[in-house]
Amino acid sequence: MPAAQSDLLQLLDKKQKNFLDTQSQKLALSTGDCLFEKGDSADNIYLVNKGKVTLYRLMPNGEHKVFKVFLSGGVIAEMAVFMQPRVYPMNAHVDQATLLTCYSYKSLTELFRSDSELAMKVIGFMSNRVGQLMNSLDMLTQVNANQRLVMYFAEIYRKQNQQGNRLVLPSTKKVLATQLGITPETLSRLLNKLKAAGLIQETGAYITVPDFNGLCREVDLVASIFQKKH
Amino acid sequence: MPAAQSDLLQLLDKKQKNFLDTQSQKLALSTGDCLFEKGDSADNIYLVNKGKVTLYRLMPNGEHKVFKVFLSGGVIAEMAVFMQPRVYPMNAHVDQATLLTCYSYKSLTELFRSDSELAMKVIGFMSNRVGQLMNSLDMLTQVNANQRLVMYFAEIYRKQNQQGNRLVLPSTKKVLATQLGITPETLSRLLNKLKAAGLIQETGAYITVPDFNGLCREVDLVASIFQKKH
DNA sequence: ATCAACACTTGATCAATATCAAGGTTGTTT
DNA sequence: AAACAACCTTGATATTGATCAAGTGTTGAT
Repeated sequence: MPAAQSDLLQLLDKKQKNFLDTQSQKLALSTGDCLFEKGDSADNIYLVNKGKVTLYRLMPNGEHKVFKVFLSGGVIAEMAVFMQPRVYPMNAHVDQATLLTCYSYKSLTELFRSDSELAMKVIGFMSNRVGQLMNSLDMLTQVNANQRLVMYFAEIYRKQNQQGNRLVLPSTKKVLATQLGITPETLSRLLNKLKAAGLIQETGAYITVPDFNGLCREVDLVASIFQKKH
Repeated sequence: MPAAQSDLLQLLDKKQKNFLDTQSQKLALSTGDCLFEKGDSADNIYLVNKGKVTLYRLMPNGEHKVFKVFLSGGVIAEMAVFMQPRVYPMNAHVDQATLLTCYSYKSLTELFRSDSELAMKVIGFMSNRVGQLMNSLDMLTQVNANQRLVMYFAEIYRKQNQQGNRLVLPSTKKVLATQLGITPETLSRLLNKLKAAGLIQETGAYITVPDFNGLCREVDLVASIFQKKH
């Protein structure tokens, strides 16, 4: 299958990428550093070369709600730099020693302005992103936690396409829970149900899924079976 | 305050708008007609001149889940025409005699390609839309039905800025409920609570809100007061 | 080595909302 | 007018997931 454009930088051809690289800067951060805060002027897009960056919102009660975790290859703030007002809408901090490439807003717009074909691609890319978000929106309202968990499994399984029906959770379960919009307790219980039903096995951060289709088919059944009350 | 760009067509200047209009077509539909279905090739953006268009998804169980209702002035499918594949992601049908202006994908891209300044504006517009959607996403997970209802009130109150603290529900309560992601029963009960608390009055489709700030402040209080149990 | 912090689990209970069932109201068709 | 269909409401109950509380590793720092 043709690699879907999963980030802005993949829209560029070789020459354009080179141009950007000449204008780019490297940035090294260490554990705990803050990359940017909500409200900061959004002057750069960041490509993660190595390490891990967490994008999150600060909730009124002071909690961090993780929006997304970027690992090597991830592109951060690809939308924020084009928003008006041009500020980051969330906070980003790094959890490990991390190496980033910074591409400036200026160099990007220069590129887009000079090449209308590219600009059209960007417009398409953003429309797609809107479509995805509308789907997510749908999911969060129409789909229960169990289903969301399985969909999450499917997603990262696709990404880290290893042999064996195994996948590895890229973050702690606490973080995973907030990404799924549930509490760690609920996540723990959901995993228990799936394990009890024999649909997955768990060893630390490793999850084995003997039969993905079966899993998808039976999620809801499992949920209901385990609570026969009256 | 400067009118926020709430739709794609507002990014155009006079000349560009005129150009588009020369390429446009009018379309008249009557109650019950289907404007497009999910999967149809997305060849047009539609401006509603008069009437009412409902955008919805067909759920696996056959139910309609209303995504949005467009009234006069609304712009439909402003994202879909730029997506890849270029198909409408939902269904649209009209509930009343409706008059539309159709702007073709072709004429829009022609315009964008010829004016890189406009293309940049479009990119900004779409980024903003992404930001809004991310906020909605947040809301739906962080905010309860009561709060969503009040936010909905605030939104349509702003839109139909009449004198008097009155607003009119633009659709049946059933449709409103699906837009809020709740059942009609729950909506009915929420309205009861707000009425009982004296925060709103209801007469048919008319809602009166004596004190909007008060309403916003007290939503959650109301919710909790009314269920003192033990 | 010990203590503190953190991740994870488990159980009990609670709150929000859905679901099911039954009426009432209204508007439309025959 | 009678019959019907939608919409809306109300009550009883069920389900989902959150919250609170307690306990078990595990890790990391003094």
